[in-house]
Amino acid sequence: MDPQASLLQSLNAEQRQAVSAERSNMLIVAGAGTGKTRVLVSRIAWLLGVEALAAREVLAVTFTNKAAHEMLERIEALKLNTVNLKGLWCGTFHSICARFLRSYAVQAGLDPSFTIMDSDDQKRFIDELLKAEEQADLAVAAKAAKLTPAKIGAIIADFKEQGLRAAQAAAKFHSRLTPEMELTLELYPVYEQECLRQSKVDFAELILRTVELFTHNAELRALQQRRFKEILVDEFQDTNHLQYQLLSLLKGHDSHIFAVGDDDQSIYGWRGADYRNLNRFLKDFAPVHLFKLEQNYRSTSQILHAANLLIGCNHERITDKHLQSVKGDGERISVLSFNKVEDEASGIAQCIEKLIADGEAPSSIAVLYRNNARSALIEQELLQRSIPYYVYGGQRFYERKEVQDAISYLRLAVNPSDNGALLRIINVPARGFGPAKLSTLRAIAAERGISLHQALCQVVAFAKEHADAPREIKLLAKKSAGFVELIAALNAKVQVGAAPELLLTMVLEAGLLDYYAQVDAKEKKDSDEGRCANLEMLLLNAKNLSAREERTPTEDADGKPLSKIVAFLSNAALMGSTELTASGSSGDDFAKKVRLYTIHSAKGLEFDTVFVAGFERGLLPFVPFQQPREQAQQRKCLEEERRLAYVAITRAKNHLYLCYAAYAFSYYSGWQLAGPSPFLNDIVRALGRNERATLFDFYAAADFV
DNA sequence: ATGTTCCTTCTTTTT
DNA sequence: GAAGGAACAT
Repeated sequence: MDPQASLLQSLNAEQRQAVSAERSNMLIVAGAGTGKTRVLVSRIAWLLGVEALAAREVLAVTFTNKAAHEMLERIEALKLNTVNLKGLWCGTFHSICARFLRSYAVQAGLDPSFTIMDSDDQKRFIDELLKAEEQADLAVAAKAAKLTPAKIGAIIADFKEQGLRAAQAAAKFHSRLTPEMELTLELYPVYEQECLRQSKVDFAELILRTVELFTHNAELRALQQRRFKEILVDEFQDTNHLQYQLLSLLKGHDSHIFAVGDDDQSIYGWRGADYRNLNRFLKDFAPVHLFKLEQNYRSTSQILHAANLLIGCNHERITDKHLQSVKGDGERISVLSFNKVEDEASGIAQCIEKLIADGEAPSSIAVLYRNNARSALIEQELLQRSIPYYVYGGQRFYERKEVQDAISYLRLAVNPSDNGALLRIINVPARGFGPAKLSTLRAIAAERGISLHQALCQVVAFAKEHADAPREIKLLAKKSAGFVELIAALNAKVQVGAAPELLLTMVLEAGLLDYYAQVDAKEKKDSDEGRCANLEMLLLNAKNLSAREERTPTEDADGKPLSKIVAFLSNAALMGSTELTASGSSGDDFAKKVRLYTIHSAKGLEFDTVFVAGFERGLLPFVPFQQPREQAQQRKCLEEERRLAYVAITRAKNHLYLCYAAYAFSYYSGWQLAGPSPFLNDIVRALGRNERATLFDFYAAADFV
């Protein structure tokens, strides 16, 4: 069969049109479960196979690493044997921008070995800034205003995502600055300056700096515009202004954007995402060919009907869709009411136990919840019944202390001016380098205007040459000599392009593993659960990534391969997820595990059976405590929460359970009356009277278990 | 320099 | 109720 026909044969008419459309700007409005990813993947295959584009002329942007991985895997699985996939760029906005900035660091005004800060690093970084003497007043004021480093970081990220540097933010908001913004603005310039000094880049900066680079550097902009003939964007409704701007910059005269999205699934408004970008796109990039996918392959008609009724209550929808299920009615939706949240957890676990006993595959069962806290009780109940489970994003693997420590060594080796990395590990394992020595070191660094690492090196060198050095200096040198040597040895390996697993091994053997073995012993963790196990996992992960790089090396924008260690560190910072590259999720255990996800992180996934835990008043929609909002904003939030509920419901293929507790407990306000989510009422109200009994089965806990 | 105990502070979602 | 911080003891 010719490639053209084989690509199209498994698609329906509307999908086929989108995949085989002639090249132009396109917007695919793809409702939940309509085969959005399939269309994206097939379109890429079409571009490569039929339109004969080279892989390097295609750019695919996704919203999560998970989605990027899946897309690459599915393209590979199509076995386009005539096509070489090397050079195809597929990744998140952040990872793609990181690549641009590595290639054009100099033009972007960055150190090419910059390190990427995740939100946690950013928090520490700000904390550190506030400790400096010059910032003492600000630190006091911030504390008085209950403005934490985390909040400052969030506000800065907010500014950056609106494309605003410190001066611009001050100018734009001058009349409507909240006290928090005002304080943040005082620190923002210092923050920017210190990031540059330490060669650190936060998440938002990755995108902002790339946008600035291509805005001001016409030559580089033209180069990219010529390179990427087709730019495909997944989850377009989740783009923010800055990302939209980036796309505008990357699109050239002869290239096109293929955007896929669904305004009804926009759930990242709180992060600056604006689904109205769908409309903007239609205007700004006209002429745009509009396609709609309305055949839902995923859910039974009952489930889809409920979802449609719910989303129908939103007034600010911008596309009208009529999703139709290709499946039959299926079972009714079960609404499970429990007395307390604990009962809900055990009820869900019992129900899952029964399903598995009846032969359902554990991996086709998912429990979804609004906030991570809700997973703890359910985990406990599953554990009690020895039902294996997999929590996505509980404690993120790369955020674990021991993992971050190990990575900090590598970061320091690559970028010695990374003070945050140094502070993290200077005394891990314990070297007798406590707060007192640290403040001496800080003073030396500040006085000479150098990084902490440089200061440390100078101290060690000085003590070596001057036997009569002050006692304080000698002591400092003595305690840190080993550390300085280790970093130097690592750095030497980095220079010759050593593999990350080699560097990690050096770090572990230099004492980190022993140290954490002791910690494990003290915490009485068995070898399976402990921190050492995580470090081994990290090592394994590094090996896997290396092997992968061997097969398909990551290239920078000029087509030069990226150093493995840099690729590894970028990956570590950008992969907030527990998804341990491919390895952690592809083991055969994985197939036997029930899935636990927040609703946000379950977007794009589907499961045979879905339990929505906490489909509850106060939680969904989430009612923030004590935060008066303007009415317009409040409605906006409500509609986003409704979309969130819609996303949760539309994850289910065949069986849907909506669960709630009558009472919720918080240590803050005690027992609170909860009860069913108003969204349940939305659906019920919208139903015809004779439909009510056919769509739902209502169970009180007692009947049910 | 490290270990202990008491105190305060918390609520959402993530690259 | 847990986690992180500050004050205090070893």
